Amino acid sequence: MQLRNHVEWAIHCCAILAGVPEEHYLATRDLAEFHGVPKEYLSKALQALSTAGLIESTLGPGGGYRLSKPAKEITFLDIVEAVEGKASTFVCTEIRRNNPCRPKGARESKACAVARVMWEADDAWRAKLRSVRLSDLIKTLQQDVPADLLEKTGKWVTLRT
Amino acid sequence: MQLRNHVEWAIHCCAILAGVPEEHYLATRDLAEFHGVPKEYLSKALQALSTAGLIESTLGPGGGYRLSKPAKEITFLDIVEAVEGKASTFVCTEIRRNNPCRPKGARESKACAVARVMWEADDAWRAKLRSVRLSDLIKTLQQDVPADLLEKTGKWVTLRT
DNA sequence: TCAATTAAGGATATACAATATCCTTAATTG
DNA sequence: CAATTAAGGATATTGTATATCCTTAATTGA
Ligand code: SF4
Ligand code: SF4
Repeated sequence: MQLRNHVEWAIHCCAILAGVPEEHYLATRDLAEFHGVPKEYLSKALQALSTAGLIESTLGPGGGYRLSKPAKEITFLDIVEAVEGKASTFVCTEIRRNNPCRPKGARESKACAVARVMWEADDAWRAKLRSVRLSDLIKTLQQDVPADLLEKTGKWVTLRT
Repeated sequence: MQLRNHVEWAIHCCAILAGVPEEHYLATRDLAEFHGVPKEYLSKALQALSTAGLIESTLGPGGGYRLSKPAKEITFLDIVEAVEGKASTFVCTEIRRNNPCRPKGARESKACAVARVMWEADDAWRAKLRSVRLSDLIKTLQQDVPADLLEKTGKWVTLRT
């Protein structure tokens, strides 16, 4: 079980978009070039973020994307669920219903014990993702990434907005 | 992103095997019939559990599988990792290396901030799975499942060991 | 010893999802 | 009006999950 690489792309794109000046936009072309990924395919991930209301777009020259709310109000979970969906990683196919000893047509009183545990684990994963905000990532990057690279990157982005 | 159904099958099979009398075995055929899943395919999941050392097998008539240690010493994580592998759900493809502002060939001092967050979430998921033992599941089932069905099922299993 | 049984595991087929590209449409800009 | 851009439909390609089949070797009981 592996997350799609859209997740990595989407998080990076949000991090870059967080550095776009107010009232400006950054185009898919530039995000794709920056990350070295295919523009048309990255576009699908950006559309998902847009549909989820995390980023917003405008058309025409100078158009592109920007965050639609402050980085503090966007969590990792928002981004992950935008591109991976909200469905649980564990899907119960109710194989317990096949138990040959069970009277046919019997209703289950509640979700199976197995599924409950798996769903709790899924919740723990989401809770962790929900606890980290895009603004936290930006802070970490400002500590981790060398100052000169950070500055150059900022300029690269500004040049294209 | 979805877990394979081998996970559900494997957990159920372990739960059934926990009810197999000492020194007895239950064959793949019976486990497949009980759960209503294809025998040959279920066999792959059981082989994974066997390779992981959670269950053990013997050949010949009366052969099959049994737990290779007490249910108290088997966690959900053991089972999930046996069939899904231990690799993280998030794979970092290091797209940060493509940053056009970055000097080529530069070494990264540490794992990217994005990957660290995603890995922590993955760890939270695994920690939850590690905290639940097969013996806990058995206890829950004994409360959830009606007594008569539990008894019938126990007999069904015993008959075939 | 022999025939039946069983797990292990290789080979292969099928179905579906992830990845990737292409193209059309409509909105926006200058 | 011409250029630019996101949205999104259509489709191709690749890879993984699902599923089946078959061979081998170990074990059992007759
Ligand atoms: S145990 Fe839970 S998950 Fe597995 S089949 Fe029964 S109900 Fe579905
Ligand atoms: S952010 Fe982390 S995960 Fe994403 S590319 Fe950079 S290193 Fe890889």
